[in-house]
Amino acid sequence: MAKELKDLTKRKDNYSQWYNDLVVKADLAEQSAVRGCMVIKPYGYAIWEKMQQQLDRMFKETGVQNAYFPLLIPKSFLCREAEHVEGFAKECAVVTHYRLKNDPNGNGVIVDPAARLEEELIVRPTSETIIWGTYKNWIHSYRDLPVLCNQWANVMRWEMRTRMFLRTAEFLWQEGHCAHATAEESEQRTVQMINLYAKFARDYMAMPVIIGVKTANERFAGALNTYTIEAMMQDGKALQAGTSHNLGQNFAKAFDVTFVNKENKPEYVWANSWGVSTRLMGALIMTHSDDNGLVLPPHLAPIQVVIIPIYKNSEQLAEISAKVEPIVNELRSLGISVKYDDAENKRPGFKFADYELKGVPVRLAIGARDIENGTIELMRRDTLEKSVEQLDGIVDRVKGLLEEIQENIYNKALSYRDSMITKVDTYDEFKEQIEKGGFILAHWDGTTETEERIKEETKATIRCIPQDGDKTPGICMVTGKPSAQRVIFARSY
RNA sequence: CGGGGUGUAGCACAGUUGGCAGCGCGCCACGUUCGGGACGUGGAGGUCGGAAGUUCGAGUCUUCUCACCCCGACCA
Repeated sequence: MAKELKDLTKRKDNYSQWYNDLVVKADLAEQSAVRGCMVIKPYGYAIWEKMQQQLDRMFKETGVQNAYFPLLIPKSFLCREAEHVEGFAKECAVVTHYRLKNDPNGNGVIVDPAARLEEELIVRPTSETIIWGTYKNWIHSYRDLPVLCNQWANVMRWEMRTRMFLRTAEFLWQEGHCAHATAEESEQRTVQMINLYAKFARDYMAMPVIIGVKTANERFAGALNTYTIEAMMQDGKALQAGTSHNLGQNFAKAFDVTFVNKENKPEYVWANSWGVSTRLMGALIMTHSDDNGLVLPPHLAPIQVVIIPIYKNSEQLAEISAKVEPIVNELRSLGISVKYDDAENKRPGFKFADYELKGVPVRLAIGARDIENGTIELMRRDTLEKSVEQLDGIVDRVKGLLEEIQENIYNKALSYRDSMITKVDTYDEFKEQIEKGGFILAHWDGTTETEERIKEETKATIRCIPQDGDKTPGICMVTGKPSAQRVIFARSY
């Protein structure tokens, strides 16, 4: 590995390349031989699992249960909701046959033309259609409502251009699909879930986000309203990190899902759906990483503390291991995940660099010198500060430090994000500012035409109409027409 | 699908005017090391993306083709 590797992680002049190298070198994932797909390696998947656990717990606290629906969706299902099919048709993988056979010309196997499916099946790009096709059978009376389901699944969208974690042809995600008796209740749930995502981003990913509403142009295909959380990456580009859609009665109408209400009258069900994906992994990487590699928030780090022994021979190692064992046990009893890396085939310096690259929040190193003095060396990944600590009380010190790091990297990301927000009043100013990256707060007349024009001329899109903050009306920077409030523009992933 | 680029050892690359296939990292063995990515000695590893052509001779020249990467259009 050596220094070449470190140099690779420093190529921020080409951020895409830097990001790619980091993903690969930190052992998170690699490009797959399958077009547009990636292999998530054990270390990367461990982080995803931590995210899943926390999200799952938070979902269940709101009454949501997990379920699973089929991977394949009959083509006719997808077509039921007009806007929905229009939005996804361009990027669907389609199953047309169910059998292969030996090539009569002797070149391996070919698709058996006799095994053509009567109705093609679509590999799900999202599951609204198959789920609402199913909910029809589940819901008959107001007593059956609400139905609150989530599924952890893979989906496929045949994207023209892919990037590891941020946009892959196949990706892992969670999609929640709720059915409610009233519009109010469904709207409430939609908002509740976007707030839940924002809380998850803040408390676990240490990533500040802006909550807002998507414009008609950017909203989910088939939704009345889409809520979003938008994050700011270190290269000044925005990233949509999670969405929650109020689907109104669109899908209920398309799949004829009705219930009998308390007044004994039939009514269409009110729906919402919400999701976050492995894209969050990309967000995590691009929010915190520095020139030494990943920086993981302690609340999501698969290894929170790594302990590295420094020794010259096996007697010394045995002595160190004996000292370390109670510390490991004590940390683990507090629910802290610890790795004691006594592997003999790697030298300490290599291990130091390697765990930094992997973003482990706290490193402890202990050698003969420490044994003599009753000390241990402690390093925190976020600031790279080293200190020599007394062995007594090290467990409490580490426990406290993990929380401190979690808070510190959030604050760091927050002040960076805030430094990237600019208010702009004229279109000329806007064009100049957009080149520097970041979020721009500007007035917009609310029309799709103006939005499209700005996009065409500057490549910036409206990330959202922010929920919090300044609501002062003004005039559109492009057309001079009235604007209800400033909206957030950015170039995005 | 447009524009640009790259294909040579596991990885990253060099290869001049067409003339024996190379360096670094990694890997294997042994030894010395071990408090910030160790060093020495020895060793293994190749259909130069593929096909055709020019030539006494092609990694190098020509044509075709395939794959991947970057920048756009599409999107979470």
